[in-house]
Amino acid sequence: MDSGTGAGADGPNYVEATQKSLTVLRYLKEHGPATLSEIASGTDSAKSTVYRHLQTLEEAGYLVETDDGYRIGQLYLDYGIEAQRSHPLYEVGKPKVDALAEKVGEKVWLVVEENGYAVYLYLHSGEELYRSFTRVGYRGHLHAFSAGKAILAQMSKSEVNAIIDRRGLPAYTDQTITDPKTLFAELDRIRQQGYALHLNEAVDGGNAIGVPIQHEDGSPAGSICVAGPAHRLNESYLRDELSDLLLGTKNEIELSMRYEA
Amino acid sequence: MDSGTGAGADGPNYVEATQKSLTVLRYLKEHGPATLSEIASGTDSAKSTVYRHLQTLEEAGYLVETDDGYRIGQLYLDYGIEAQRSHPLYEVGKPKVDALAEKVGEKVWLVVEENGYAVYLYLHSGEELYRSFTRVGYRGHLHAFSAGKAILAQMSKSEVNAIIDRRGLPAYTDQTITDPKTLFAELDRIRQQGYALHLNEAVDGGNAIGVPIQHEDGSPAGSICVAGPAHRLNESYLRDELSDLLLGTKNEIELSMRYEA
DNA sequence: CCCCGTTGTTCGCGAGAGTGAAACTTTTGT
DNA sequence: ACAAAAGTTTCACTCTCGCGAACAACGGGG
Repeated sequence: MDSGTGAGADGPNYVEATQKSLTVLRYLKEHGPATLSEIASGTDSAKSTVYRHLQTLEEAGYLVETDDGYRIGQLYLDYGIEAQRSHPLYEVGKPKVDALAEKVGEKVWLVVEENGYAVYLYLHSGEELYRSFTRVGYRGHLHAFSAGKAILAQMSKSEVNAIIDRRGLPAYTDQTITDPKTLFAELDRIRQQGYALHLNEAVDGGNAIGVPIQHEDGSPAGSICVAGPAHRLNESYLRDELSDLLLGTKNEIELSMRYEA
Repeated sequence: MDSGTGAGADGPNYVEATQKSLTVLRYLKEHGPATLSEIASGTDSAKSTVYRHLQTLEEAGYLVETDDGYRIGQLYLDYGIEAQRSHPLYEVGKPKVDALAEKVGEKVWLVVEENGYAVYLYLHSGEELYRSFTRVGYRGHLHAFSAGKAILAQMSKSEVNAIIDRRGLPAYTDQTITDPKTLFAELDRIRQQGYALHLNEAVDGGNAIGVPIQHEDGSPAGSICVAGPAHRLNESYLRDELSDLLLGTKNEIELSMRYEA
């Protein structure tokens, strides 16, 4: 799912020992529980080296040793929920997202940009059961989903280019935009109509609509997004009905950001 | 809230650079957004040192630079939700906890032990609004709450002593057991009656009841816990009504663990 | 019951990475 | 426009980190 840069950037401005520890943690997150030997061969490091990293990380709570090897620790959940709750958009956006989800009865997402990725910060499920492949905390490329494109549309061309350089434009499905020129045209369209659509691009065949949330100066704060199965969220329903509701919620959130802070 | 060991254990088996990175991250989690200079003075390190750690951690997604300084990144949420969902008890315990919460209309928790702490893995809120100071991902000492005591009660004396040595017995309120002897007597009582009570010990003046969940071999897998305001969850209601319901759920979960794995 | 293959832990050494002080640059506030 | 503070880069020294090898602890099979 990642571009596969491996261990991370090097140079004199990075701490390699830390990078090695984080590589171990990422290996465990992606592969599930693993033994010392597995991790050592999976990360191309000496057993003794991995051993010391594991000791350090366990002592700090970042991982746990169980019957079937080492696993990611619930300390991440502690830090993660803290990060979620203390995000500037969360407190302001959550009640509005909840209200919108109750009204439309579909999944509504609150999405922000971080490290060049779209991060799904919060979800209200609404009534309908709809199994999306996304979940809270999910990180994906900005260009591949409506919520991310809504965020990109608020950025300057150079900012978008910086993100393309950093994260690339990988294809999630055969509908994904993988060409910068096409992407910029799409972002123009989004700016004009005020919302981003996502039709059959997702791996699960669902549709979605995303609307940007902006700071007072026009810089992107995030986006809200309604997602669901294509048969219920067809294009005309998205364009004619949902877009107005989302734009209303967008305005409410932007007002709250200004006067409740 | 922590015993305050600071940076972590040292010795030849630990990676100090990693510990320094994790110290920076913990500082940010506990103090909220902070600038380079603040972090440097707050962690007793040179600015240039902290600088390189921050670069490394940001590049890896563990933190983000914003207007008001560096903050914990939502990558923690990604890893944390993953850790939660993939925990052995989560998949099995969640549906049963949900069912119990619907029935009793109170908050029901799923709690596990990790690194010598009680970790609140999952919550179903039930109907009633009750603002507990706990939240998903919270880590606290095992001896200070009913859920944790229910877990301790399933451990051998030496295991309990090991945890006392590691984490101590700090007082959360004036009702907290801070003496090993008293604690072991309490654990005996819990083993006899099958559940742990928590009356007015918590900082928020709430009551709670915790019931252990055990593996087939008797070792502790975690516990379930109902918590709420003391006026609704008085002692006789906990003992006479809730305890049976909880013990029923406990059995369901233990059965699922055996035959659905 | 012992042997052997594997996994986990300890040891010792050399390279080079991490550290902090200080110089330098940029930003902020007045 | 200036001063003060924050952030970034440079540099030399030291000690950590990483590796390989040796050692110990299992565990399964003959």
